[in-house]
Amino acid sequence: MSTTNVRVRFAPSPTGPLHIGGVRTALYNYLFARQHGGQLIFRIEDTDSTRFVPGAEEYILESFRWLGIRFDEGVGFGGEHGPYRQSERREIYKEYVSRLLASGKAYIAFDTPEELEAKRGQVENFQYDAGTRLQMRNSLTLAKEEVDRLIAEGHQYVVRFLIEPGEDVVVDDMIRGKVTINSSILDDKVLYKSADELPTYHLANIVDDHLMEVTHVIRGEEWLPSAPLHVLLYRAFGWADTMPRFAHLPLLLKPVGNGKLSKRDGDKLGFPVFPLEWHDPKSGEVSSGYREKGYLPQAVVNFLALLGWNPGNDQEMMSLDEMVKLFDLEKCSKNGAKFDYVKAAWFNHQYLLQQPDEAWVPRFDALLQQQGIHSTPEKEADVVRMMKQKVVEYTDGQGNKKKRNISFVSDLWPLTKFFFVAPAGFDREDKFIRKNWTETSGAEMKALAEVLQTVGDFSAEGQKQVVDAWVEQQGIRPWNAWRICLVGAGQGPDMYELSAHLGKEETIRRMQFAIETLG
RNA sequence: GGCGCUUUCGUCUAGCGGCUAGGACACAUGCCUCUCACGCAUGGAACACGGGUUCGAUUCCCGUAGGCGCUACCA
Repeated sequence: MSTTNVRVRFAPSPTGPLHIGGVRTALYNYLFARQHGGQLIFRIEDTDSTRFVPGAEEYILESFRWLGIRFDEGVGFGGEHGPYRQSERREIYKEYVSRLLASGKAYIAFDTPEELEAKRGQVENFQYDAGTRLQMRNSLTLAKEEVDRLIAEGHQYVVRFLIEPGEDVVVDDMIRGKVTINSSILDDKVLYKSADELPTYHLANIVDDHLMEVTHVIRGEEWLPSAPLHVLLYRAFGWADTMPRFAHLPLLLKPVGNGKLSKRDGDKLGFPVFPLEWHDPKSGEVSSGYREKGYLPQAVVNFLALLGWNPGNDQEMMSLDEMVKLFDLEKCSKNGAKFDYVKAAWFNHQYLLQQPDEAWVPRFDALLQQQGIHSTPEKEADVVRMMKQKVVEYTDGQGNKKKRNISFVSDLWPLTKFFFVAPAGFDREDKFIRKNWTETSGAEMKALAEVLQTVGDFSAEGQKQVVDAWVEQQGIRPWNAWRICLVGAGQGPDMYELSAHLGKEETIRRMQFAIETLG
C-alpha cells in the first residue's frame, strides 16, 4: 500500500514574505494530498545563503495557520524524513554529489564567476555545455593532479551536471501532457557550490523529493523549462522508476498590463499580494496583507482555488473540505490567470455575510475603537443587529438569502457612522440634500419634532403609531428631510429604527441643529 | 535571440466534432422603495488569424500572430 501513498510538498525559499501565487500552489498541493489521503510536506529551501531573510520562515508558517492549510510533516511539524530545512542537509547532498562525480555524470569546474562573465561577453549566447565545456577550466580538461591540487589549495569550485546532447527528453505533465525538450539546449547546470557547501535548487530538489518519497510535484509553470533537467537527474541517480509525476500550474498574472503578478502591482492598485502584512527587516518597508485588510481566510482560499481550476460546474462558493472532494488536476487550466482583485472582494463579501452576529461584534468594536468611539456593548450589539437587519442580512419574499452590500467590516464605518456621530454640518451641494430639503422642510421638521416630543413609547413601533397617523393627517412625506437631520446624507436604515436607537433627546437635538443650519 | 507553454465575453471560466456558445465578477437599464444599498428582471459583451482533416469545426492537426515563462554559482 505504501507504493500508492500520495506524498506532495510545498517548498518555499525563505527570502521574504509568501507570495499569493505560492499560496495557491500550496493550496493545490494540500487539496491533492487530502483528496488522496496522502501527506503534505513543508520543506524549507534555503540553499542560497545570501538571500536568507530572517523571519520569513515564521511568516510563511503563520500564513498557513491563518489560511487553514495544514501540513503533515516538515519544518515545525516533525516527521520521519527530516531534517526538512535544506541548510541542515549538507552531508546528505555531499554524499549524492560524490556519487554523481564517481559515476562520471557530473564534473568539477573551477571557472570563477568573473571568468564566466567575461566568456559571456566574448561569445554570443555562451552556454556551458557539450560544445564549450572542453574549453573551460574543469575536471574534464585538467589533469587529475591539478584538480586535486586546486581543491587542496582551497580554490572554490562548483559541480556541474554533464548533459549528453541530442536526446529528446519527455516530461509527462499531468496538466499539459507530454512536453519534449532536446537535451542539447540544456546547459551543464551547477549542482553544488563549494563556497557555502550547499547544492543548488536542482540537486537539492531531486535528492529531497526522492528521499522524502514524494510522489507528485505540483509547482508553478516557471519550473517547466527545467523539468527535463530534473528528469535527467532522476535517471543519473538511477531513480527513474520512482520519479514523481509532475504538474505545472499556470501563473498568476497582473490584473492590468503584461507580466506576472508582482509586489509592485499590489502597491499600485491597492490590493495585497501577501497573505499577511509583512515588515521588511532590512528596509523597514511594510507590505499589506489580506488578513490585515479584513479578508476572511476562507474567502482568500476560495478565490485562489478558482484561479486556474474549477470544479467543472457553476459552483463557486466552496469550503476547503468541499474543494478537497472536487479538486482535480485535470481540470486545471493551462493558461495564466489575471489576478482579479475585484472578485476577491466579492468572495469576501459572500463569506463575511455568512458569519454569525457574534463574529461581527468584536470586529465592529475594533472599528469603533479606531474611530475613537467607546460605545457600550449594548449599543454595539444594537447597531450590529440593526445593520444586519437593514443593510447586511436581507431575505426576499421567498425566504431566499440575498447578496448584501459590504465586502469588508471596515466598509461598515461609513454606513454606520451616523449612529455614533451627529452630522457636523450639511453639504448644500449634495444631490440628496438639494432635492429633499425644501423651503417647507424647516417648518415640517419643527412640527415633527414637536410631535415626537409627545411620543411616550419611543421604540420604532411606538413612534410609528403616532407619527404615521400625523403624517397621514398632514399629507406630507417628511422622511427624507428627517433623514437629512439625523444622518446628514441619503443613507441608513428605516427612520423609526434609527431614531429609536438614537433616543428622543438625541433625535430632537439633531433635528434642531439641522433646522438652525439649513433653515 | 533560443527553447518551451499558452490563446472562448473587459476579467475568471464551462465546452472535451453537431449548442440560440453556458455561468460568475464587473458594467448598463428597469422594478421595488422614506434614502443608500440589497434583491429581482432585462441587456450589451467572446471562440486571435490562415490553412488543412471531416458530411460537419470553438473543439483535432499544421502554420502565423499575440501573451507568458525559462535562458544565474536564485528559487
